[in-house]
Amino acid sequence: MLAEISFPIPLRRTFYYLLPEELELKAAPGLRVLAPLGRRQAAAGMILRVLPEKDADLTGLKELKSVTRLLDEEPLFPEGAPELSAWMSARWGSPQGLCLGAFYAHAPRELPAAPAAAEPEPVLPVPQAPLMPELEKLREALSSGGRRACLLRLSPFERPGPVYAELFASALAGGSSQGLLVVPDLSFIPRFKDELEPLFPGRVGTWHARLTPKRRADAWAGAASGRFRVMVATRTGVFLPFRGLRLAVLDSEHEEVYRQEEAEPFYHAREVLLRRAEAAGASAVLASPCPSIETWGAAASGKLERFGAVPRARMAGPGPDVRVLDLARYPGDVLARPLSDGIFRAVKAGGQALVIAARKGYASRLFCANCGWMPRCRTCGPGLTVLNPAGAGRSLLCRRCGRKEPWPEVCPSCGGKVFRDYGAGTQKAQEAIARLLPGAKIARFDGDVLRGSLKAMNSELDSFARGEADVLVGTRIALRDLGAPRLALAAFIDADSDLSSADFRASEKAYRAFFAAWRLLGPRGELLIQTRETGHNVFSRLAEMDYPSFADGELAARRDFFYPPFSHIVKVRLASFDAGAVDAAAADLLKALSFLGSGGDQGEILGPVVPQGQERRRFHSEYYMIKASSERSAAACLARALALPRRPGVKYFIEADPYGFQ
DNA sequence: AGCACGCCGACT
DNA sequence: GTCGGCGTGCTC
Repeated sequence: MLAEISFPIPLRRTFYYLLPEELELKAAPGLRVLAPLGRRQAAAGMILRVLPEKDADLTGLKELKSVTRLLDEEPLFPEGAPELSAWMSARWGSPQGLCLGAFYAHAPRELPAAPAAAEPEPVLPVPQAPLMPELEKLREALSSGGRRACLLRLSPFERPGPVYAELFASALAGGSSQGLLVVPDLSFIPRFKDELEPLFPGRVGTWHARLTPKRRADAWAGAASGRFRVMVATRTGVFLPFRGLRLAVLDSEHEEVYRQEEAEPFYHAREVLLRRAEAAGASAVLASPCPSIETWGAAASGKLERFGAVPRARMAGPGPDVRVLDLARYPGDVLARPLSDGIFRAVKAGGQALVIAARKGYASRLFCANCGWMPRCRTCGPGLTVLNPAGAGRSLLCRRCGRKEPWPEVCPSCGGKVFRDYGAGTQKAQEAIARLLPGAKIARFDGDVLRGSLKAMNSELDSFARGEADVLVGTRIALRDLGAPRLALAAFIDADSDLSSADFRASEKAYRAFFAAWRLLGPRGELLIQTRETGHNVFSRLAEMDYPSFADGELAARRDFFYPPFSHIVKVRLASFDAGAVDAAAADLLKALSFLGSGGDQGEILGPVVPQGQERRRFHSEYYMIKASSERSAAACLARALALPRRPGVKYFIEADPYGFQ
């Protein structure tokens, strides 16, 4: 007998190995094995299937090696890692081995031979908290035994933690079943853990990428053995092993951090969670006060049951004053006059202000004040982020590739020595506010703080939550329930960089951000938005702050323009110094996709799109957007694009369901 | 991804 | 004369 084995290496292929007689009966799909691979004498892989020799295509094979030994007796993932990884691979295009690797990368090589004996169940307190009637219905649905897939639209004024605690308590009551709560980033974990802890004393585990090796091993093993009843985790938690998963909850399901597109394997934690819950026979709950339009659409079409809709009247109550400031009337200032006045007044009156910039860092672009020349990254092209413009270490940074460039002392184009920047980041905003309010305490929360030391991050957040800081400057990730005791004003410094982008999700994201700020302010206070696009449709609907009707409108627009969830997108970008080679590669692509539009495979291809400002550059880059009518057609397009014979000198960037647009 | 082979620069 | 840089090629 042979075993077809997948290894966690970036190769789109599997390998056949001979099964020694003593392993023939034990070998089964989903079990890990040790086998020689290339020059490695023992690589860990996973069996995808066991098959007789006659069923395998062994043409051109020089040597058939043997499996050394099995690493598991039982599959780590009873719901079937081979099937889940095959689906992931087809859906987002990463090699199946890497998708499988996401599941068992953290597994210890040797698992305890016999699973640890189940510990006695603590008696769960009977849930007592009164829930809104809609939530009560969801709780009943989850405890009724069947598998459900739901959208939970949380009331904007309800704290999610206690709600999730009730759902887990009901769904996991009695047996030894397990739950998973996935949150956007690690700063959310402690609070949710504290809220679940009373219901499952000592049996709430946490999981995120920055656990120390020992804690990581403990958390992984605790999930696998059932010692932890609930795991609170960041997005990689969707790959944790469970012995009896019963309920998986995705908090803030609209968050884009759930999309992994920087490194392989590519995936979207929301979709993996849904698929995995389905395979495991577990219920899934996607929760958000303002769900993604994809999820909203899934609920509208009946793929998800919808719970927790808040009557519109409840939403239309008194809210903060909303003012849209036309930046065209206040050129050159980071803070337009009405905004700086507002912040000044709010803080002088003892209130706190939350200021949202479009990006982290100092500024997004630097240009020569005389001729407009702009430094660019030598490898990537687009403008460079400004770092420490006043300090000794002033320099420029490419956000895409991380390359640092020196500060230009003299403009190479006109010889000018004066440079200006635009696109205010958090640091520049912080500086402007410090000038406005000398002596005020200003905290900062953005991606850099989140990725920096945990201690520093917590001190920034705490200082605002305790009321010590007067102002918090951040990116959109600061739009969360920070517990600001005296919040009187929220402001967006530059709403345009979102609205003017080519991203079809732009207005959804902008509206959600305004909504989040409005929600944080509560019934009083001021919401100020600086923009040059005062005519944009998100502003016309801002006054009502009615997310359901906004989402219905967006969904209708997505239908009209054939965007997700009504289509599935595959983006193919071709880049080369040789324009002819790009043309040839594009012709290959269009030929490979000519099946679209015939039979059941409907779709359309947009492009070539040449990103703005690149028309005359030496390096040619263009992309095609393929919109397919079904997930199946999209997967076929993706597979054909990936299988394209590669032309020398041309770089291919192939993405399914991209979130990043330029 | 590993891991080894291979062919050019600064060291004992 | 060797150690070692990382380019390139292969993995049942």
